[in-house]
Amino acid sequence: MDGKPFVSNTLPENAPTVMVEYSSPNTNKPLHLGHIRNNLLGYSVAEILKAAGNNVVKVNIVNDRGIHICKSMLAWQRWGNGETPESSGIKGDHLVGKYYVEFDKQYKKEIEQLVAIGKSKEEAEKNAPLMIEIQEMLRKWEAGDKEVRNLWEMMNSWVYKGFDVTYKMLGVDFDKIYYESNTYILGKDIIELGLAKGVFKKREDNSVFIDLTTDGLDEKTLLRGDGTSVYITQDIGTAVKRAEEVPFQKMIYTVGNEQDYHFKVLFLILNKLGYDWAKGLYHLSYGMVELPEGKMKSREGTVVDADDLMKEMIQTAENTTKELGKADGLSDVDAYKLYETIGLGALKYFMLKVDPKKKMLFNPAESIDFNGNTAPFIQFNYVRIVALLRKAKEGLLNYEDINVFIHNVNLLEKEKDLIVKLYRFNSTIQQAATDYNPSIVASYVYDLAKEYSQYYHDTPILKEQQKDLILFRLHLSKSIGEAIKSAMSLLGIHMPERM
RNA sequence: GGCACCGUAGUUCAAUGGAUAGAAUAGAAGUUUCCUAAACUUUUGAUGCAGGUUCGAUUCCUGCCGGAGCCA
Repeated sequence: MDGKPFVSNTLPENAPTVMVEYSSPNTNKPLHLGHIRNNLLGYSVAEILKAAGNNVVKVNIVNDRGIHICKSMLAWQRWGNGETPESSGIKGDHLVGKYYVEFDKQYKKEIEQLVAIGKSKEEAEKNAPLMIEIQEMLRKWEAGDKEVRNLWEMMNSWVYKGFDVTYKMLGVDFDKIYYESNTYILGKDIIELGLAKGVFKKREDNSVFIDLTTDGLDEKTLLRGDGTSVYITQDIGTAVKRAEEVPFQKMIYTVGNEQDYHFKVLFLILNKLGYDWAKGLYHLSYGMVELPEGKMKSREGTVVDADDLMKEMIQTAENTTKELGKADGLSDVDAYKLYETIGLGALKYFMLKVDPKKKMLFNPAESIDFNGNTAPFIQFNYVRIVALLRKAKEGLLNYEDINVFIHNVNLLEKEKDLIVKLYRFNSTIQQAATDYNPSIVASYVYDLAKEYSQYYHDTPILKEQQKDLILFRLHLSKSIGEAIKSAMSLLGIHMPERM
């Protein structure tokens, strides 16, 4: 089974172009559970949009500059003793993250000392030696200082190597990667344009703003009095640049709902500037992943690391598989591939079955389930179908051409239900695409697999006496297997051939 | 303080304004001489509170309580 008939590979002639931005990591620390949701969601929505007939361009914008990465750099310079990923055996992104944490620790120490000699907390935070130095380093970076730039490039290259490993394991990819070090200067010319158009206004202190009060929002500053840009300035510039590079009908920003306000403002501004593509901007706003004790906090060490979590999932899959004796006879390579398929499948399904808009809870103490409404359950039913078809082939049964044997078959109720469900495949994908919602696909495929599981349990297929019935049931099973594989691939989940 | 969001079985998730609010898990009880039992069957159990709109509200509106968020 290649699972292809259900999703067409060829796009229509004038397929709309949709840009999907997702991932968008910072280069000062490794990816965590929140990024996993973002990546899986963005990837899946992109795949669903493709399946629904769109020309999809996946993009990633890497936040590779600014005060945060300077912190890691300074800490490494001071306390690193030349440590590298190679010398330490630590994955590059984790190594840089380690120094980010180190900076924070030392910085806090300095603040405490200053407070102890009578400074106020604000004063201490502002005047701590490390804070002064870090700002100096950022200035040097912006001025293009050779030494700082070299250090920056070296440490970022470590991070990218690390990210590549994580992305590969997650199974996500991008058509185009943007770097903020290239885009952060963008947008200033658009501000001039907006001023000329009268969309933006200037204050007495020379700062530029837009009045959004008639739209129920506030005044938003776009350029500070000293001419430096704010965060939204570069987002405006980046959007314009992308529209020029890749004319799109839609652009999807996969970003957490904590930035709802930011995107409301951004889209409103771009519309007011009169760009016709601005109507196609959409914020795929997803809820936070929370732990039982609330938000993940790096200073409390409750951050669930992406690499660790994936490793644990694979380990759990291995343990369970071995307990059930299902790894017997597999080569080490095939066995590991199976654990990966099951473990990562469980993780992906767990994240994607929830409506993106809603926040979700992850409890590290209870490992992600492998029974019930889970990927392993769906995979298991797929594998049973594969086994059936394998045996049928060994018995030289030809169930491919349904016209040959369909005539004297009376359908069971369950079979009618299953056929109806199969016919809903395409409309389900369309629905998921218009809603940007992979959980619709997840519900569909679980429902189909569950229904099939009952059918399989209650109905003899190869053991059936009547030959036409055998052939029909094999054909139906094959179609369901294809639908399952197709739907799951839209969630980025692979199917094993046995388990 | 302003803006927007969330509240459904013990727990995690479902339900274009429509029939008896669905699953999973946990709990209880069963099923294997039979195509993979990572399965199947039975069973216990929920819409935060108070109003309103409607023939009909988990869904829409108002207030309250509770939770998390953004802005200043």
